[in-house]
Amino acid sequence: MTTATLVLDPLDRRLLQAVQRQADLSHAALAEAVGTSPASCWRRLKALEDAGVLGPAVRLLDPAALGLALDAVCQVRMKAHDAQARGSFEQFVMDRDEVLECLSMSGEWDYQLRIVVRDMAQYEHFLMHALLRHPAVATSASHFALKRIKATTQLPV
Amino acid sequence: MTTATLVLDPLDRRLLQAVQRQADLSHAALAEAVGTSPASCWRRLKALEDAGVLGPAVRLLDPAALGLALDAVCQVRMKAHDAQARGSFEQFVMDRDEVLECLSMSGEWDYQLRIVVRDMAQYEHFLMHALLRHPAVATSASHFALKRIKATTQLPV
DNA sequence: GGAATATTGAAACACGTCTATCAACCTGAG
DNA sequence: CTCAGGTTGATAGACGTGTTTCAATATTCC
Repeated sequence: MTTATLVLDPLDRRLLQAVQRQADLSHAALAEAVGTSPASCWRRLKALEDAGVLGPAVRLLDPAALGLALDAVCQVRMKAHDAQARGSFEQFVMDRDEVLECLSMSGEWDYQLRIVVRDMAQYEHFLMHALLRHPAVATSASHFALKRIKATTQLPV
Repeated sequence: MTTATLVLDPLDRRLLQAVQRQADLSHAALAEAVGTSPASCWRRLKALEDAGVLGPAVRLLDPAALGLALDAVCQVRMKAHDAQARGSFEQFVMDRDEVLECLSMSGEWDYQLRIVVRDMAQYEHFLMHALLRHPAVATSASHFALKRIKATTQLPV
């Protein structure tokens, strides 16, 4: 698992920025946007794909338009930290669609989740009937977002 | 600002799930995936787009492949909470590419940021030379992700 | 400097795509 | 039942797309 440190042209960077912003451009449109020819553009994207830099193209949805109004951060402390408890909890997290992110954390909490649901009733249901019922979970603390200031998928490249 | 509660077919839901997973399918491929005709598929997507449900199609990158190894959560408390201080801080957050997410929070912290950088040196630089120098910021607390368990952009629809 | 290598832009083509139209069908209201 | 209103799948054609090949140019290394 050695990444040969992967050199990125300024042009590669512009390409990556462009596809991170808008993935449905044609090679011709991309080429014009970053200042090169469609052929070269295609070759570079293929190389980046082969290098494993490019992940899937996904369509983002507007949570507000779907009525998903509640954005919460939930910190979790585990009862035990053995491999089985962790594995079981992480599988739980993978299976629940309300959990968009889960980080295993340093510090006083074991995990930090970001959860998106319709309203507080749905959050309460998730918390009481799913999360806190998980056998590996000891306690949790919830914090609610008043406003989503920024939410981008664009990595700094 | 009334959303007419927007009814979603089971078929609409399958469509939304599909495009959230893979945005670069043709209408024909999508139609087959969700079990309908390309024409109907196109009409429904257009309707969803007009309803404002569909956001941009974006390409996800692999942070590890790019050497972006550090994922941090940073909580921020402000000196003041007037509109000008908040606006200035939120603009700062929008401008910094390392900050992928920023939520305005309830509770003891004013903001919670998720930050992605190359390494600890770069994080220290961001913290000391950017964030903590911002005139509206009083204090901050950083927590580091040991591991990214889950990170999806798929909303529960 | 000069040779070998890598990278570029332009052109070409086969293919699949988007979008519109149309008749058939289902669904409810009266 | 009957008749609109809305939704469906099939069809068709114009268009744009991805991908390859080729010569020319830039870059690297001795």
